[in-house]
Amino acid sequence: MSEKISPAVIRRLPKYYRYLEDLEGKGIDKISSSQMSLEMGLNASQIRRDLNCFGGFGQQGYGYSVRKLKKEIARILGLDQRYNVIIIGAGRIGQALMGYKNFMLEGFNVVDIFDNDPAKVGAEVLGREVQNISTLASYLKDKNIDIAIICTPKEYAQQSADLLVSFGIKAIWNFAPTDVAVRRGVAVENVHLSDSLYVLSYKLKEKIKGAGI
Amino acid sequence: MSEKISPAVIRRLPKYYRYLEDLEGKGIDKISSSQMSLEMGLNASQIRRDLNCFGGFGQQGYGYSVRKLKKEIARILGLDQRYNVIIIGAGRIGQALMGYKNFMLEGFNVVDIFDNDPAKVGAEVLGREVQNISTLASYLKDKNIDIAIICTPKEYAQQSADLLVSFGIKAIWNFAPTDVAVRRGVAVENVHLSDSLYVLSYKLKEKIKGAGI
DNA sequence: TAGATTGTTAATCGATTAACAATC
DNA sequence: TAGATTGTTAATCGATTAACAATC
Repeated sequence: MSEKISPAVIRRLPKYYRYLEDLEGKGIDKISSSQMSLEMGLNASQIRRDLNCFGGFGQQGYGYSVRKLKKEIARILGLDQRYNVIIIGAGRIGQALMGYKNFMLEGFNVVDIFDNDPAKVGAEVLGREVQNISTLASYLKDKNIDIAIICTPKEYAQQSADLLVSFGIKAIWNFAPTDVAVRRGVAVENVHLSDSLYVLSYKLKEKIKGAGI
Repeated sequence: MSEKISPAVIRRLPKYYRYLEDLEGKGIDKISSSQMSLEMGLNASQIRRDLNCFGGFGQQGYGYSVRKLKKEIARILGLDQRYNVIIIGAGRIGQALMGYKNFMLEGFNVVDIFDNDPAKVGAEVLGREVQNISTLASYLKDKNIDIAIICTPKEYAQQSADLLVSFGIKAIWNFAPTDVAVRRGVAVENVHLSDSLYVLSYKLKEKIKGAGI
């Protein structure tokens, strides 16, 4: 349905979702945009506008039902489904993500981890045997995998992506410190850790400079 | 300097930096905004505008010197310095970051890792003994630490941040799946992994929907 | 000089915020 | 009903893109 939601709004949805989860955890079942504004540090107008992108489920004079709102956002983000996930690259990051319980809880089920390094293939990572990347084609034919996480060194990132896409993967979560190009119709989301660290470094410099004045 | 650089520009700088590193690796020493535009998928006007924020070091009729440009961006991001880093939380993510070689290479030197879990304190992580969080105050008085990485469960994130800030830490890289509040004068950069995964989930849904039409 | 490419101004686009009428 | 709060339109702000004059 509907009006084409802007990327800026989409990026805020997880934040709303986290906040609503917290409220639910505290047993709060009603919330107003002004209260959200206070606690989340967003403008109340913006919040109302954001939440209205998917058809108003607030109630004038009352506010929003926490339960309803959270459920709705989950639906929009696709969190009402379960996803099977594989990890490409059994290095530190790959292994850490393999064991990241939160994802499991949220419906992202990491089923297998792959590597091309003979030293790693066959080893156990959290009770799962590292698979040989060369078996990926037949593996993906058999199993129903929704999302692949690329945790390879940057040199292998693009070829991993190409491989995955050629075998029908439609969503890539890329942790390699480089961008990967894919054809339209494939979703990519980058987590460029060092980019984020660089921005922190910049901010730190600015803070220090600011303090000096 | 200067004119107050916009956040949107800052977020693009690491991407320029990565691209210029690649060029340098290939031995290319001259680049034009139109070529960058082609290869990076950004608008050429935007690139020229971005790079001009810090005082033009392009050359009309010629382009930009890769070496000079990269060096300049590094300086702006603060990558011409070295930083001492500690990690709070010796779980999977903390341990993975501890071993992330790239950071070291870029001047971010992870010196110690802390935890509050007696089962973890004293254990070895990559040749470093996990420190007790209760020793943090005296530790920070002795050592010169620039950046702290929060890798705790979300319940501990805010109190960790409070602790760090009260002991003088000026930059926090937050991996906990929650926002932390700090006073002005402290830089925070969030890596909300699940937020990113949720956005991927959304994009995937959109792609599938798009394909259906 | 002629050709190329930057630096910069002006135009466009999109996102945020303010204001208020609709309505529970 | 009166008070509160949403939904929505209008105003503002910021970011992107186009265009072109400056200049190497």
